[in-house]
Amino acid sequence: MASIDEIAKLCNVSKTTVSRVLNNHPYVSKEKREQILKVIKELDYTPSSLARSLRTSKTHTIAVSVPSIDHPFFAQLIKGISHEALTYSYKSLIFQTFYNQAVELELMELLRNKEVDGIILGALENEWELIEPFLKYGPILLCNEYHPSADIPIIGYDEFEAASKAVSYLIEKGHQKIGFCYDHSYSEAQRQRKAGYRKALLAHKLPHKKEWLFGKAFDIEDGFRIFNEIYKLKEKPTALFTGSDQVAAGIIKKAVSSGYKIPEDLAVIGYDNQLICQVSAPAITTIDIPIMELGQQAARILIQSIKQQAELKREVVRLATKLIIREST
Amino acid sequence: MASIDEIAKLCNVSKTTVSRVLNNHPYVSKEKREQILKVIKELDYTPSSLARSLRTSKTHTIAVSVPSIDHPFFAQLIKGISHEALTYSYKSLIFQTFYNQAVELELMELLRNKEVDGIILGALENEWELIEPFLKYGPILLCNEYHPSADIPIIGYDEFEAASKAVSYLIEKGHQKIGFCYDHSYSEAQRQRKAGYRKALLAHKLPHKKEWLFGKAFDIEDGFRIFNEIYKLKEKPTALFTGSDQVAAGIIKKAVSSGYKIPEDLAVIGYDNQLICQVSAPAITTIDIPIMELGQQAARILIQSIKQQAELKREVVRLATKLIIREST
DNA sequence: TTAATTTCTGAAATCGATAACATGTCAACA
DNA sequence: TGTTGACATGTTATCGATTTCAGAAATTAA
Repeated sequence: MASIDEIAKLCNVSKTTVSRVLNNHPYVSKEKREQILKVIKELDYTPSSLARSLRTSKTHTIAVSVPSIDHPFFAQLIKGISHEALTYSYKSLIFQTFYNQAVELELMELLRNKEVDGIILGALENEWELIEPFLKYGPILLCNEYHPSADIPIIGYDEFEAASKAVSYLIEKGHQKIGFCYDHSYSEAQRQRKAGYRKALLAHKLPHKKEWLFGKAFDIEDGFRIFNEIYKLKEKPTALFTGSDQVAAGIIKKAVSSGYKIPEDLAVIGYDNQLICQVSAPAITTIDIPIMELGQQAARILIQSIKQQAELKREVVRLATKLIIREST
Repeated sequence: MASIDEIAKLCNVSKTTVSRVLNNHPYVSKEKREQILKVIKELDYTPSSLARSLRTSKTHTIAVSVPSIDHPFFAQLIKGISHEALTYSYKSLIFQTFYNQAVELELMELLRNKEVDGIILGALENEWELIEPFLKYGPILLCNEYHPSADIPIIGYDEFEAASKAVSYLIEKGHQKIGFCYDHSYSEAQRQRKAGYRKALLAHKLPHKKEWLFGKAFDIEDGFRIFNEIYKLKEKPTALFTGSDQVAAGIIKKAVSSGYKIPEDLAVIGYDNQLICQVSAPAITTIDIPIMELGQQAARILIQSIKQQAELKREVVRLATKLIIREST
């Protein structure tokens, strides 16, 4: 590859002048500018961004961490981020932590080492106290994660409102015995969701029984298991807010093959509005989360702060969710 | 961030010596080595990989291009690649082309500019002739794509065998009227698949009718449409090889709600063994593709060639697929 | 004891760019 | 006519590492 020196030599100018042309600085005579541009084009020269980054300590790259790309939610989140970043001519480096704390810290090193200009955390593996010191090396923000005190932007959606909206809808439909599925992460998100569920029940003075709470609800298999648990209950819920499309799909599949009629015998609401909602028979009522927008907002805020060299402050953005009504309720 | 000079100064040695320690060179006295290591640890110093890359023109990064991450197949492929790369301490830069040729060429520029050490193309947007010139800047390989003459490794699976296996199974089950769905890309993959379908039919002297070929088969909606087309046919196929789980799911969904019994009235085989096969009711018989292995092999071959600075030669790897039998056949 | 190696160390060049600073024109203006 | 400022260009330092080369010290061989 040609370097800036070669271009300079060929044009009989100093590399400073070439650099000026490259960066659209004023004070370069028309003739030289044109000649230099011509030679650049002829040699198909492109400046080394490695050298540039080293000198300017700007990389035009943001890093995004997710547990694993292999999950439709995160895949879409990344799509939103990358797409938005691209419109600002920023590259995005995708980092899968595979739920590994050490990998997340490696990512932080990239920031310290100026290999990326900023970081979007799509998940938080380590304690915030371990992440926080890296803030002095560049902007970090949380997307789809929450922390009660971290002094950075937090882009998410209103889990509380989403959950209470879903449960209220079930109540409107006449249900009085409503169950709830949750995973076992002690995340703020889970707490909010549960609080929303509670609030809706309380508002209508409905009971919430311990037996109607189902833990470890992640995937389809969990759905199978949970249906079996329900099946054995003496007093069964007539409706379920599952907090996951996959769990909902599993429950429905098993219920149907056990002779249940959905939604007559059991109404089920998912979460995320993933593809499988449409495939499931009956199709699943769910909460639609504006995932792409989530990613786009996060990317936009981060990149803007990078460009303006403005420090990021705490700022909690909550995008609106939507209840998508289908056949399972 | 501390730099190598600071470490050198603190230890009263030249940075050359520090560099030697960093790179495990011999000929550094025990005392100095230990002292330097101690100071490095105290300052929590890590060398700038930007500077390193600039000097050595090695980045320890491979780039992966896919059309969009937002597709379970590619998401898994990337997972396989990234995971394998990680075991070699290589980073992977994921590049979504969004089906855009220019973006793919930008990726090639990264190789020319020595921002990455090699490239895995998970899709091919441009003509090979446009890509080929970049081979002189570093190794490139094709994964899940095929080109009849490109002189690089091609990691894929045997589409021909997979298709003929699927169709043969339908024949074994007694079907004589078997349809086929395809998308409209004129890719080698599609050709192979169709050829496999044909071969199985011919081997059993079964007819293949034009009316049983259904084009533009990508997603669930296409499945809906295709079922409608089938429904209108005078002579209907009794089985379908769809070439896509999503299409299969769409067809099944529509068929069931139209009163069809699956597989009695219509047997359906998907392709990819995605999650939705299990959610669909009935669950979908499909072809399982070792996606993770595909990615792992690709990463391994690429990284090894980078490490050994060996040029890559044409080499067509075809991993085995598996027929997963479920309820839809 | 001298010559030849091996071990250890550092100065300076290099990778490819940008930034700071210096200098030289040339026109406008008092 | 001398001063000022806009324009145009180049020299040198710098980012943070590795590499080349050269020389000194210690060890071994003759």
